[in-house]
Amino acid sequence: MTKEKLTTEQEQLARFAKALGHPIRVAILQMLAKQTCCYHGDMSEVLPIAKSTLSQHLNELKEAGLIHGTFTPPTIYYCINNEKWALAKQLFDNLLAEVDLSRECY
Amino acid sequence: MTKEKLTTEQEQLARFAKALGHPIRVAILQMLAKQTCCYHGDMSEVLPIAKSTLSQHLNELKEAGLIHGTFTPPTIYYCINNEKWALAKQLFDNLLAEVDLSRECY
DNA sequence: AATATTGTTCGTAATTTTGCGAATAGTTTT
DNA sequence: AAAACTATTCGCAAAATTACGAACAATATT
Repeated sequence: MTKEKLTTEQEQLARFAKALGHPIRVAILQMLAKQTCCYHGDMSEVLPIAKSTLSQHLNELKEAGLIHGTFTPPTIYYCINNEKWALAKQLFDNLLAEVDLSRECY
Repeated sequence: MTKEKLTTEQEQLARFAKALGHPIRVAILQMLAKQTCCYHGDMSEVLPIAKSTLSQHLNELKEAGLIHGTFTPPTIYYCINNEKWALAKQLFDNLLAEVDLSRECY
């Protein structure tokens, strides 16, 4: 009965995963990854949600650290946070590679 | 103003990410990945949550398709679903590799 | 100074998530 | 048949998520 505390890595990975856990946010990140449509307005025109809802999703991604916005009047230029993105990549890779897909299963 | 519909891939990736979006579920998957503690009871002893809550988290992972349970009386043997895991790996890899980390950002 | 543009915040509502203990269901053992 | 064991489901509550339109702030243009 050794109740183990969760590790910081597990918390961090879950935090990133949670941020990716909505199709709209996946779409946002894909647009930013392609470096197209980096302005709120551009995304607002493409994504099937209200502007205010988009702001909320962008904020989620900001809070998770995956993106940041730069104010270039009159618009805000959103960009992926390379440092955090690299960390996310590493954590996801670690987890996903941990499974030997050739093993037997019951 | 071309409101695009989200793709099935985006929905699927978000579904997987959402399932990974809780530290307890990350811990569960890591245990299953290592193929240790594959029984509910074993996990229950290690993880700092109630048994009933653990069942809920296992169910989330099952609903997302990432794991499945086999009844081997009197316990249930949980295992990662290799097929879905491979799909998740592919989708995450695709997204995470899409960013050129050496590019400039504003 | 008034107007237009951009994006966030506010107010509200419906739904989902997370958590626990108690009760339940299904097996096996006594 | 009764008792023991394992794991899920139920009932409940608190908190978080998702969504929208209206109102607001900040800046640029007329």
